[in-house]
Amino acid sequence: MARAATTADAFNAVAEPRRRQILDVLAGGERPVNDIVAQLGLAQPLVSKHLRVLREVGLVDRRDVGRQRMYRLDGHPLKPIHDWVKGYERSWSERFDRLDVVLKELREEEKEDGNG
Amino acid sequence: MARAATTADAFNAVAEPRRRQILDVLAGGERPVNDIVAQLGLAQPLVSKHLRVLREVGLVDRRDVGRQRMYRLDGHPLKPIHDWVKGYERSWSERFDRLDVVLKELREEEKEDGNG
DNA sequence: TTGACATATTCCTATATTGGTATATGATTG
DNA sequence: CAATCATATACCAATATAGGAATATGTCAA
Repeated sequence: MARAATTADAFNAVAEPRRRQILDVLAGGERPVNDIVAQLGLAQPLVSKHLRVLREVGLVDRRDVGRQRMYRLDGHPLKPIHDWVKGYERSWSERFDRLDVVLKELREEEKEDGNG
Repeated sequence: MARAATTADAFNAVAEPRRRQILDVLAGGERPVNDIVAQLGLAQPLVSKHLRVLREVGLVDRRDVGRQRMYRLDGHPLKPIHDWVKGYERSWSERFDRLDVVLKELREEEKEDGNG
């Protein structure tokens, strides 16, 4: 078997840095393809291909305006990524590290209360 | 060019669902390879290969204990994913939708104060 | 209708992948 | 040392990718 398709889900679609850049541009509002091409300095067919992937996973919507194609962000497919990764926050956050310490202290206080 | 290597960064490493499952298991604490094999029901070589990828991006650490290899989670490489995706929270969160409404109302109140 | 503009698609190459099977490496036990 | 357990690696197949170049499609303007 090969690697999962880039269009399999948002995890795979977003693993490509250029596609994240495109979403970052669209976060500023609806944009035609050529705006993205200009902002990222990529070849136009490349941008169109990346947009196709993003569209297939539902991360962007399209709207025709004259001969332009306006793309706009839809972040909903990112939620599963957020939800999954959020569960690991404690493993890098100092805030959570400190929380652990606090919790440990609380547990130890409880123990002392019970025993002494 | 082909797709970026799975070992290129955490984004790519974590795009594979099995690797996320492995991390989920390790979130419960340090585990030897065979525990993961048993929990996920995958072939052992497959698990070893996935662990190698996770180790190359720094998502797991290793420790030898007799003939066992204990793997433990290190979530730090997940932080860039969290940071990036967090910027899009407003695009799916109802909470943020409501916040927008509130902010808009506030702006309008301000306007009225200024004009009236 | 012709030309120009905006975007999408096709064809190509090089590459790396996942999963399977078989085997290698390394540690422990008897 | 031999057998066994735990894990890693090598090899194979099928597959899909990103990017480049050329071209197709579709829309507007004169």
